[in-house]
Formats: sequence, structure tokens, C-alpha cells
Amino acid sequence: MNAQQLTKNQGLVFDVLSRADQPMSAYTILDKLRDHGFRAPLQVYRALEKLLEFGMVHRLESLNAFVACAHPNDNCCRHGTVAFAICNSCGHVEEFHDHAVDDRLDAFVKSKRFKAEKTTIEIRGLCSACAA
Amino acid sequence: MNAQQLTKNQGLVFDVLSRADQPMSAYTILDKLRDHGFRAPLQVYRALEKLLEFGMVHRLESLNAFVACAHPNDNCCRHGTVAFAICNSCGHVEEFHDHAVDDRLDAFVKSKRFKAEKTTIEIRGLCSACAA
DNA sequence: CAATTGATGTAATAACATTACATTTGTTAT
DNA sequence: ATAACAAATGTAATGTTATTACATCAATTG
Ligand SMILES: [Zn+2]
Ligand SMILES: [Zn+2]
Ligand SMILES: [Zn+2]
Ligand SMILES: [Zn+2]
Repeated sequence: MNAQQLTKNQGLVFDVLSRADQPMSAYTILDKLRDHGFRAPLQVYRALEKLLEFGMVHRLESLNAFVACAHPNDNCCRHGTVAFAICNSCGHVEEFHDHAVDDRLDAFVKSKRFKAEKTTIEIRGLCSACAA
Repeated sequence: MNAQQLTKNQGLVFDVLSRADQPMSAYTILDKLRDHGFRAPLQVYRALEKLLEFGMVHRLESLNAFVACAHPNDNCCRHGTVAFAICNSCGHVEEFHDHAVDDRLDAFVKSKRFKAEKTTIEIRGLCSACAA
């Protein structure tokens, strides 16, 4: 699932997200790609759908926005669950994962016989630069 | 912040959410309250804003929907951070909190000098009944 | 009572996402 | 090579979620 085998639209969307220093909404991405022939939201949403599937992009639920994965080659645990610290001021996103957190959440859902499919962890606040 | 001192609109919105067995979108709440004089989304959003502030209602970011708090009288740690297990099939929501998870996330953000304001934890999947 | 504050009513608009349908491109089987 | 199929794309329309702007009303306070 490397960049080689992305389609044209997928590649364009991924490039835009990769270069961005903050999360982008689908419509912001659309605007960035008008010059490359994008005309409709669906072109963005379809590309994003695939990129999410490939694990190359993450959706930030609390922002309705998207970021390129910060750990594309992390082979310790290919994206079991990922967490984000998101700065409300500058938009900077720190992506991380923590097995202890995963294990605790796992233990809880198992105790409830709940079958987890996807877990969202998003910490909103101020990054070190903005909090200073 | 008990139900006594809610305004009329806040009380109506809270009642609807309390009786619901699943999360509700703002527009679904609006429809439920048309008979009580609600006409516009803003009436719902304004009431929700206060109820969220009071800690009587939670917003589910991954659903753009709202639920009444399941632990209104939990005095162990008045809602430091709360987590949700959400069934994708029946919509049932299990609200819980776990200090170990909170501590781990806390440790991470402290190590980054990040100042956390609000943390979202949502586990989507299938409840025991629906997974069977 | 005047002044302030909080809540409400209403309309319009913005922001985010999906459905439907037609067309094109790429792959596989014969 | 070509027929059949699957995947990707183009376009328009529509659906869903949330906010801005402005006027009015009610409660509180000095
Ligand atoms: Zn990632
Ligand atoms: Zn920042
Ligand atoms: Zn709660
Ligand atoms: Zn269920």
C-alpha cells in the first residue's frame, strides 16, 4: 500500500494531506485541488475512503477533518489503535499509540462482551508552543 | 445543576434525551419537540450547549449525536474523562471511565507539555446482544 | 424604573457528507 | 483481441449537521 499504487485522485489527495501542517476538511482539500481538475466533494471523499482503508490517512472525529498518518512505517503494531493530541490553537496534531491504554479499553469491552471495531481517542487542548 | 433549575427548553431537551435508548442528533431532538413549540435547530443547540456545560449530556463525536449522562451522580471523579462503547447495530451506548486510561493519556500529554482540555474516547463496535 | 444579563424566536446561511446515475479505465477470461 | 467484469471517475442533486445575525422577551439588580 505504498504511494506507487495509488490512483491519480488518491495520490493528489494524499499529497495535499502530507504537505499540510494541520488537519484538513474534505472541502479544504477540494479547494486545494481545483487546479488539478477536482470539481466535486465526492472526488475527495472517495479518495479519502480508500486512503483511510489503506491506513495512510486518519479521520479526526472531533474536527471532521483528516490527517496523513504520522507513522506510516510503524511495524510494532500496525495501527491497532491510535490516539491524537490536537492543539485547539495552532491545529498541530501529535499522533501516538499506547499499549497500556489499548489493553485497559480492551479489558473493559471484553468484560461487557462488546466486540470493538474501531476506537477513537482524541485529546483536544493546547500544544507546548501555544500553551506557553 | 439538577433538573430543577433548567430552563424550559433545556428541560425539554434533557427529557427527550433521558427517555431515548440511543444517541440522538440535534435534528432528531428538534423533530421530537415540534409539538412543544420548537421550530429551529438553534433552540436545540442552545439547550444542548448548556446541558453539556452542566455535564448532564455528552456529545458523541463519532456520531454527531448526544446522550444523557449515564452517571449523573458519580462522585468518584466528576467526569474527568469519560469513555463510550457504542453499538453500530442497535445504537446502545455504554458509558464508563477508567483511571488507568486517564493516567496513561495524562502521562503522554505531560511528556509533550501538552495542556489537555477535553478528551474523547469512543469505541465503536457491536454490543453483546448484537454480536451474538 | 433603568440597566444589565440570560434566554428565546426566527430566518438565513455555512459546513460536512451521501445518493444516484452515467462514463471511463483497468483487469481477467475466453 | 475482445467480451465481461470490477474499480475508478465525473457531475448534479440532495441530505445532514451547525452557526451567524438580528430582534424580542424575561429575570435580576442597582
Ligand atoms: Zn497513523
Ligand atoms: Zn498549538
Ligand atoms: Zn456522564
Ligand atoms: Zn447492539
